[in-house]
Order: sequence, then structure tokens, then C-alpha cells
Amino acid sequence: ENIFDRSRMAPKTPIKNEPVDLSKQKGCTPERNPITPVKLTDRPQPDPWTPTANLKILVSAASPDMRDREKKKELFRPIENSEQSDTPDSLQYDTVDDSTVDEFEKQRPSRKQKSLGLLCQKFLARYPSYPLSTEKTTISLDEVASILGVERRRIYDIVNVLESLHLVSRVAKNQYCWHGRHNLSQTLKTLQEAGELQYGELMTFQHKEQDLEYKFGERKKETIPDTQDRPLLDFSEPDCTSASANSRKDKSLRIMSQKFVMLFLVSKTKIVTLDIAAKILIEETQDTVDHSKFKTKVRRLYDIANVLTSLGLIKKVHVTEERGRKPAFKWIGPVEFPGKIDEPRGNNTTSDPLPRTQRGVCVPYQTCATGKQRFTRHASFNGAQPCEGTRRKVSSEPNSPRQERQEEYCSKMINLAAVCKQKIEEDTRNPSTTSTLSLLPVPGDSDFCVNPLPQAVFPMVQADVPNLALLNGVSSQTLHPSTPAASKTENGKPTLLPSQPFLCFPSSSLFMLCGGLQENNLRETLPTTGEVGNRSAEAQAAVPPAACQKRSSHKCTLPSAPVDDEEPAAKKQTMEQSDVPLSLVVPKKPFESPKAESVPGSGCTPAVHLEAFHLDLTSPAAPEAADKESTKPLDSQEQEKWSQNKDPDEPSPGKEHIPKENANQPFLPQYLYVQPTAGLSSFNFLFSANQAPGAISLAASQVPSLSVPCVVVPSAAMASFPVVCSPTVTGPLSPVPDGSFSAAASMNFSVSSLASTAPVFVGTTAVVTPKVSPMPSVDPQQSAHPTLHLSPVLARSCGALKLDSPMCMGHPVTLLKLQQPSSTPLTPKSIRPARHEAFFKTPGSLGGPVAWKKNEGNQTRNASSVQRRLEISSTSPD
DNA sequence: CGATCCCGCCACATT
DNA sequence: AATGTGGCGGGATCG
Repeated sequence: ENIFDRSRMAPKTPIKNEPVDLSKQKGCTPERNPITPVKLTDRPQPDPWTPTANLKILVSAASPDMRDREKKKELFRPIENSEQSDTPDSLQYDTVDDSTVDEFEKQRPSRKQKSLGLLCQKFLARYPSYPLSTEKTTISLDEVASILGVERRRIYDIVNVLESLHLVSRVAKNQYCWHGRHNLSQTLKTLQEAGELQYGELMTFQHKEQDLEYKFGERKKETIPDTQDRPLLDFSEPDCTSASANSRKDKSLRIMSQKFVMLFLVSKTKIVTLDIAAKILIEETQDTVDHSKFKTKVRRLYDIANVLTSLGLIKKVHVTEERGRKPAFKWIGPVEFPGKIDEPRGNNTTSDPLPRTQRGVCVPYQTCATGKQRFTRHASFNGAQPCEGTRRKVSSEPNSPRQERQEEYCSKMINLAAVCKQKIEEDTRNPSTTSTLSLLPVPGDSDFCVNPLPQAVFPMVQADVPNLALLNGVSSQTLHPSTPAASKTENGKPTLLPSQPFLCFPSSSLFMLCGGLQENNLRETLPTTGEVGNRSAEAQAAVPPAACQKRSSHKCTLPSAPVDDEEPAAKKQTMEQSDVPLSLVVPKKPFESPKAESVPGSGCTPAVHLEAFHLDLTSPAAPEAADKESTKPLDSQEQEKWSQNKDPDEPSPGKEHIPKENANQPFLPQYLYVQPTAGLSSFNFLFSANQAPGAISLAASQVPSLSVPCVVVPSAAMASFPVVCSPTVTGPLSPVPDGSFSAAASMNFSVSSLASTAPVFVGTTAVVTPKVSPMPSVDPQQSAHPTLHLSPVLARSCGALKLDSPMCMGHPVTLLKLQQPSSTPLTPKSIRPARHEAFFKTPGSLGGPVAWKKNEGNQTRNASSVQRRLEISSTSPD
């Protein structure tokens, strides 16, 4: 260090100054090999700087241009000081240039100047926030390290955090691929969902700690054995990553980072104090945290916080609680993704639709019960964790296709649904909580169902809510077709609008249609049928707690999937038949085309939210009911509410009506998932079974709008796809006409058409196979291949959505079941009724189950439908 | 003096 | 065995 003196002058400084290029990376360079450059730089000597400096020089020589840029950037904005406040996003913008840079000299490199936050800013400045999708930027760690004048170790700290948010993905040794913020919103959304599942409850700050603990204790871990932590989300990275990714322990830094972000997203206040976060993140052990351990955790959190701050996602604040002033961070990033909104580029925040990239998140694991699952990853993965949890996901491989993403989306959606449910439930339960946030760490519990969370709050953001509300309305409408297609698609983005019926998901390719928004209708109509809701309720009643899971499953399950078992399938079916309106969600995203993406993206989210909304509504209403929640019991209350709500809301035009009419029965939402067939590639559609086909239809025109590839194809086209209809559906479908659609018309899938053509399934459950996939976890990789569906293999992958794939194939569809992530793949058979629980589960396990627990009975509508779809019974195995 | 967190040792993973 | 990764925590600096 001594040396530093000089060094600072020269070398280090230079660093700043000289940033040197790097340009290289920018392109994607294929060329680059993974090879690491030699560490030449390294250190052999005491003078660190020197070596580095040399490197830099070399580099710079190589690309002078870049270096200029760099310089500018280099500069950092004063983060530290101000933290930038502001815009988070903005930070990155490169623009900077200026002076600051040069200054470095001014001082010696004080500690601050060497801070991770600043370093991160410099790092970020090198890459565009929203890179063109086409180009892939490769980041060489050595290069960057030399350019920035720091040791590689520091770069790892940055990259690991960025990777947790999917801003980059590891491609190979020493190489990372820069993705930019296109998927950030998706990632955040996923994290939020996961976070909700995991930390379902919220606690107030106050409680927080203690509460948390309590909770933990309470929580059951059962299934989830322990840990929980880690798995959380992972994302998969389809693209770039290589397998290698996981390794080592599990990169706690990444996991910690994700969890940390989740806490913010789940927190109502959006403020998380370090100590709380540390406590929550210390998973394992029970509470007793060693002091040292705690201390270490906090240290790491600072590292993470520095990076997040540089990203403009959080800023440091202090909260003064009773105890005094404590350091904390406030989330200043986007909050609701659901909506999506944004587009690409635009802001940072939002998501973007890009299809391609997407990578999203998937959650890997989880779930399953015990942690075993490791399977996914190769052996490597973990050994470590034996325990429980584990869930890690492994990453996938490097190239996963985009398809996977789709799957992911699907899974996400599912997850979302689950989350919503949970929330609802929770809400019901505890309305009171104060809370601000509750972050409880739940370990993965799987059980959600079982446990009710003590408090629940909606994690969702407020903001979301509103949207949701809209959505609800929408949803109902949605179904109808009236507008649907058009609106949605196109806009996609706009999505949120109530009017729109559809939601787009940017990323994903799938569309979900939910049936029956209207519960009322349903109810009315068919109370008997019971639909799911009823059933569920019934079931619940019958079953009791334990049942919960089941319940959920039931609900979840699609019609097709008979899984349920418990309940009378018949009923369900009946219900199903009825049709319902669907709502749809859809989205898409998938496409690659960027444009499309954006739009869709927004849509998508919303959809999810919708459900959530509904849920919310419900929940409040009947907290108690919550348990059953889904169940009908609520119906009475809730339904009323709902109905009320809806009605009022709905007033909307006819749309609803339509659905109702058509639907006849309540809806049940079944969904059909369509996988994209090859041709279609990207899209997947989910239709609710119930709904009338007509409703679903998409407007052809719209499709295009989407841009995507995905579009819906006309029936003819459709033929190619496999569409699945829920069994129940059938009936209704035929009728098609609901009318709905009008606009959309073009596409309609009418059922009939579908039927004729193709692959669609309608009908019975039998047909459908349960494929189940477990979850959301979806692996990207697998997803890619649809084909498998059934094969266990797939299952293994995560199950996640895989289902789809099957669909794609032509197969008849299947359904999706989700199962857990557990390793086992589900076989179709697995379907067994045994318990379905998880369906959704999603991501990881997050505890997904939770969501289910509630199910939506209440809500029925969308949510339920969705859920159902997801539902799938899980297989026994897991 | 507590909050931050740089720095780099060193273990484990991957080559 | 070499090298890549990244956990971890001592202890320096900041405020």
C-alpha cells in the first residue's frame, strides 16, 4: 500500500483516468474465449498498481475509443455522496463525462473513491442500460478489472449482484454477458412474487425481527425443510449462463442479493433496515445469530447495497425507530411491475419486453419437498446443501432458448397467481396487521397452504392494486371479447387499461385466458357445479387444514387435470363446461422482437395483478374465510362482494355480460395452454377452459401487433398448435359465439375451429394429460423442448412449465400441472390426486404453495382459473 | 465510537 | 496443479 502513494498517482489514478477501453467487450464477441486473460496483471509484485496499470495500458492501446468513453464514465457520479439520488436509472447513463473524472487526482484515493459503489457505477457506465437486443455484450472480468483498476475480486462482487438481477449472466469463465435492464422489471416482478411467497407476511418493522423469528418458528417447515433461502429465485439464465454458474456454494451473494431485493419489494414501506435484512437473511440458523455471523451478513449487505445503489434501485436512508437511528435502505426503483409498463427502454424500471432476453426468472427450485431436488443441477450443485433446500437452480445452460423463457413466464404467471392468492388469504387473515412489511422469511415453506400466515398483507404494492382493480374489471371484460383482442394486443402495453381485456406479458409467450371472470355469474349459474370454488370450499371444509393443500390443488388444477381427485371431478367439469368468460391475460412476450415486447410486457403483468386484485378484494371481505378462501364459503360473502364489485365495475358494457352469458356457468377458469408449436414458436396460449372460445379469440390483427411471432394464428393456423381445452370447456366452446369477441374476431379460436383442427384438446380430462410440470421453475432449458412433455425428463427439469411443451407438440395438451420443482419429474401420472398441492408452486418453491392455499376460491374468477390451470396436481412425488 | 466497507487471505470449484 | 470464484472477516476510514 505504501506504494500506493505513487501508485495513486500513477496507476490508480490512472485508472480512473484512464479507463481504457474495454470496448472490446462491447460487441459480443464471440471471439473471446473464455480464456482468461492472463492475470498478468496480477500481482506479482507488490505494486499492485503497476501490473494493473500495464494491463490497462495494453487494453487501452487496443481500443482507444473506448477508453475515452470510459473516462468519462469513469467518473462516477458522486454517488456516494448523494447517492445519487435520484434516478436510479439515470445513473447509468453514460453521459457523464465531465470533469469529474479528471479530478481524481485531487485526492488520493480516499477510501471512498475506491468504494464498491463507485466502482459499480463505473462498471455500469460502460454498458448501455438497454442494449440492443441484437448485440450481445460480453464482459471480460479481467478486462474490466484492469480497466477499472481494481482487483478481480471486486468485480465479482459487482457482477454477482448484477447477475442476481439478471443484468448480466455468466457465460463462461471470466466472461459475462451484459443484458442491461431490459429484463429488470421482469426480474423484479419475479422477485416480488417470490418474495411474497417467501416472506409472506409482512411485518411491521417493529415486529419484524421478533416476529420474524416467531414466524419462523411457527412456520412450518415441513416440507420445506430448511432452508429456504437459497433457492429463491434464481433465475435462470437461459442464455448465457453456462452451466457453470452455480457451483460453489451457492453463491450466497447472489442469493442474498435477491432476497434483499425481495424484502424491498415485499415491504410496504419499501424501506428495509440492514439489521432486519441481515436477520432475515441469516437463514439458517435459528435465530441465534452469532454476533459474528450477523456482522458478516451486514457486511455483505453493504456490498450488495452499494451495487443496488449504483443501479439506482435503492438509496440509503436512516430510520429512526425506537431504538434509535438505524441504517436502512429505501427502494427507489420501480415498484410495480405488473403493469408493466414500461417498455423497454424507457425507463429503467420497467420491464421490458423483450423477448429474448428474458431470461428471466425462473425459479428453480423449490419446492419440493425436501430439498432434494437438486437434481437439477448436476451433481454439482450442491452438494452442499443437502439439506433442504436447496433448491437451487441451476442454471441452465448457456444457450437456452428463448422458449424457456416462455416457460418461465408461465411459471411466473403461475406464481403470481399463487402469490395473489396468498396475499388474499393473508389479508383475510390478518387484516390488521400493521404492518408494514412483513418480511418474514419464510423458508420455503411449502406449505403455505397449511399455514396461514398470520398476517398477511399484501405485499403487493399498492400501486399495483389499483391496477389490479382495473384489471378486475377488465378481466371480466376481458373475457369478452369484445375488445379484447384488439386492445390488448396491441397495446399491450397499455394493457392496464381496464378496458383491455388482455394482458400481455412481455416476456412470456404465453397467454392465459381465464375464464369466468365473473364469479357471480358463475355462482349463480352454477352454483351447483360447484366449480372449483365450490368444490374447493367443500373440499376444504371437509378436509381441513391439511386439506389446504389439496384444496389448493384442486383449485389449481385444471380441469383437465383431473387431478384433483378429491373433489368430484365431475363437478368441476361441469362447471367447467360452463364456460366462462375468460380473461386473458396474455401476453406475450416472447417475441423476440423487441417492439412487441414492450407492449406485451406490460400487459402481462397486469394480468397477474388482476388476479391479485381480485384476491384482495376478497380477502378483505372475508378474512376468516381465508382459509377456505377459495372456497366457496366465501362465496357468499365474498362473492357478494365480488359480484358487487364487479358489477359495479363491470358495468361495463356488455362484455361481461357476454361472458356470462356464454359462460353460463361460472367460470372456471381453466386454462389452456397452448404451447407454441414450433411454428408458433413463441406463443403459448392459455385459455381458460371454460371460456368460450370465442371469447378468447384474439384478434388476428392484434396479433401482429404484438409483434411477435407469437401471434395468434387463425384457426387454421391454429391447427398447428395444440391447443388444449379443458374438458369442460368443450361444451361451451362450441358455442363459441359468445360473442365476444368481436374485434378480435379475427382470430378467434373458436372452439370449433380449433377443434377441428387440431391439436386442440378439448375436453376431457382424460385427454389431457397431466403433465404437469412442476413449476414454474421452469427451466429454461427444457422448456425449450417442448416435446418432451411428458417425459419425465422434463419433469425433472423443473417442471416448470414444461407443460407446455407438451402442448406444443401436438400433443394434446396437457395441462399443466405444476408440480413442484422437485426433482422428480412429474410424470403424468403423477398426477395423481394425491395431493396436489403445489401446483403452482412455482418458483421456487417459494413456498409457493402458499399461494395456493388459499386459492382463490373466492375469487374465483381469475385467479382461480389461473390457479387451476396451474394446478395440476402435483404429483405425489414431490 | 459506531457505521461502512476495503482488502485480500484462503477455501472450494473448475480447468 | 493451476486458476477461477467467492466467502469471510480484520481492521482502516468515515462521519
